[in-house]
Amino acid sequence: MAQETKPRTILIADDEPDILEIVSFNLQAEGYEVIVARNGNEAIEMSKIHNPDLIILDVMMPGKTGFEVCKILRTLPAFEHTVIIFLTALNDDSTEIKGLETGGDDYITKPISPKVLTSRVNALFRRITKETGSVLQIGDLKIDREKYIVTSNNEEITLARKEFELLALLTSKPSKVFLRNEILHKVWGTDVIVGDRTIDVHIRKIRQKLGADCITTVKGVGYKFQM
Amino acid sequence: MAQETKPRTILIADDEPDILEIVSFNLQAEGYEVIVARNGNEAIEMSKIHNPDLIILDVMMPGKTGFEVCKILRTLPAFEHTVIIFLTALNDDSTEIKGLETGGDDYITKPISPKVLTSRVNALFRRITKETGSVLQIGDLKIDREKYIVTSNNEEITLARKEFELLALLTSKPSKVFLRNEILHKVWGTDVIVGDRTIDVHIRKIRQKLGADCITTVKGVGYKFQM
DNA sequence: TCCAATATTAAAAAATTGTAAACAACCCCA
DNA sequence: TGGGGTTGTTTACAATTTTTTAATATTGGA
Repeated sequence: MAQETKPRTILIADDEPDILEIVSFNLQAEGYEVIVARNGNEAIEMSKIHNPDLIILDVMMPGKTGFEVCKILRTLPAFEHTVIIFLTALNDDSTEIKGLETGGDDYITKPISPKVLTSRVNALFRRITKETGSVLQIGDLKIDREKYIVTSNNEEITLARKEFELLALLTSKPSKVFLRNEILHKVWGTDVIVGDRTIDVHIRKIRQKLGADCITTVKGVGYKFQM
Repeated sequence: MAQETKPRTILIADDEPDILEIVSFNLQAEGYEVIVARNGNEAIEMSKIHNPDLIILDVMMPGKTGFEVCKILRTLPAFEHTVIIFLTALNDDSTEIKGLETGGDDYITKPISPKVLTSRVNALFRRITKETGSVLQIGDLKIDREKYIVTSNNEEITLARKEFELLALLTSKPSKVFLRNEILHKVWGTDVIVGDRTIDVHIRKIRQKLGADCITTVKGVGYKFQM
């Protein structure tokens, strides 16, 4: 898993201890923080306490079924957007459809392969991050590609398009030296022809706006970004 | 499916005509616009032309496999966020894991139930539009997509269709910058060709009606909505 | 030290957007 | 059927910003 600020928290609810154990083990190995519940009511309780990013619900559980838990959680604003995966031995289409329509994001039938479950969890998180929009953060600098905003110490810095693209490229791999050629290709495109000094001028503008020492010149090679 | 500005477009690529037909039929019945491709290369081609919201790829196809198509598409910025579902007769874990890790959002094994596929498609769309209902509220602005009504401070504002659709698009992800191209595709459609100033004129009208500072221009890129 | 590579600067060139006005297409209604 | 209004689009131009060029100064390493 890509290393972020906080590990994602996953709640898994199932009444079979074996499943709980093997799934927790695999998800933890993947870097997630795992919380377990043994029945429907406990699942709701633990969700409220721990506010997990993803919930895996066995459908057949004592107390409340996974579907019921899902329905209840979805009425609460805090869990309106939480990812929910159903887990079940019931392998028939109509149940699966019901699960997905109840508000589930995925429906996996037992016997489960822990690796597959993990992959599906990863895929769902990948999707969420894409929707949320990823902000690149380096030191006190934030670069939001989707909103086209750069902030330094929470102060917004206005960059023109080429400036933004250039900065986004350099910051995409901090400390990496980008060759002038590489920069030309990725920011200007392969077909555009501009003079050599053009890059310098843009670098200069970024330095003016962000402070001079964030971009280092590597003479004869290119530029790199460093905080 | 709730009737919004434009129906969602789905591309399905498979070399078996039967599958193409049955899946298209069911997805169309659900209100989606469906485009078909018969092999990997055609899938890429059609994707570039039609810019679908979701792509269903058979894994085993002549020309390029679904995995290869996915990999290629994911390198293009336009398809970085597009939802991709794999469809395959290969029912083994390692292939499924590979599919999900290649950048797929879901992996469904044949024989498929059209209803299940539809449910999974719906579930994925539900996930990517985290909109709570047909009424969107941002600040003191309310946008009712079903009734085509916009109110600001409880005063109704009359917008023409295109104006409304444009505003609905921009407000669907507040602060996100929508590229001019993206706006053209989603509001005017892929086949319509209109001049460059058309968007500006509509933006201007919305600004006149809502107040000038709700839509920000990002020069060289596009527009974004902000309260 | 010398020289090629880079920095700086100002000004020219290019690109992008805002605006007003005009026009065609459409709809509604008497 | 024929106004009167609305809507969507285009055109032309002004205003503005961005990007590039070109000319000159400065730098850092062989």
